[in-house]
Amino acid sequence: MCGRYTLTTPAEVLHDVFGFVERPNLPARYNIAPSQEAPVMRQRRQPKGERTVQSLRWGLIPSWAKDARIASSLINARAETLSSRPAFAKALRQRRCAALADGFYDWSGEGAARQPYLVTRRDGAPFAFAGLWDRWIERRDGAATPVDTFTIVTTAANELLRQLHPRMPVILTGAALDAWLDPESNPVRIAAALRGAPSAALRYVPVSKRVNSARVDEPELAAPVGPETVGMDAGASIQ
DNA sequence: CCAGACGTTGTT
DNA sequence: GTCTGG
DNA sequence: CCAGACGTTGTT
DNA sequence: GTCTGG
Repeated sequence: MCGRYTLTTPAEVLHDVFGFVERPNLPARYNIAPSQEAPVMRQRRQPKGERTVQSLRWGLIPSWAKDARIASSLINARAETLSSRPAFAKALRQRRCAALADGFYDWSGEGAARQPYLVTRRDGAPFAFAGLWDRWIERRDGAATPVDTFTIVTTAANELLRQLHPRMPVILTGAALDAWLDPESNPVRIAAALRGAPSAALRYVPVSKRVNSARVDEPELAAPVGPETVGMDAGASIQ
């Protein structure tokens, strides 16, 4: 699945790759955790159809939620059931987004042996997770504040990542990303985008357990550790 | 009809 | 055990 | 995802 | 808001 991820690629590179209109200041992030804000792309309707990037809170709070507590259980959304889940169906039609990323963490094993791994593309290029967003109105002390939140779509893990975990985030690039973000896309094109992720190769390396604490965010988290840092690159593809 | 839920992952 | 915070 | 808290009354 | 259970 996807419960932590990285975004360390310089903002100017992300701007060139994904073509959003802003020139955001994006400090390198090595441990983006649920409940934190992270940069997410959305696309406006025609005629301009501009692609934008803003920081949203990770953990979906549907518009009808009475309070924010549901967010912690809606950090992921299963691709297989999006259209039939009340929390996701309308967002699937009207509020698709994509979270900027260049790596994500998976944990494998039990108890003391539980080990975190960092998954990246072999070519190091950034990518985007398929996501859904919603706007919730927080009412406190008589004030009403809009809060935009997002969730990351997951699917069955590919051959490589099944060694670690049965689920993985949906990674979108190129035409699949364009189709996912296009507000004019019909349900057929949307479904095709989720299946049509490109075959870019991934790799994973074991990393420090310091990543376990969501308060830690430092370059060391992305560095390989331990004796077995080679031989884990099986060349399997995304999805 | 109304009331009440609405989600994911893994089982540490 | 279960929920909240990061 | 993991880590850490988890409660009340009443105020030294 | 929308769906499920009763």
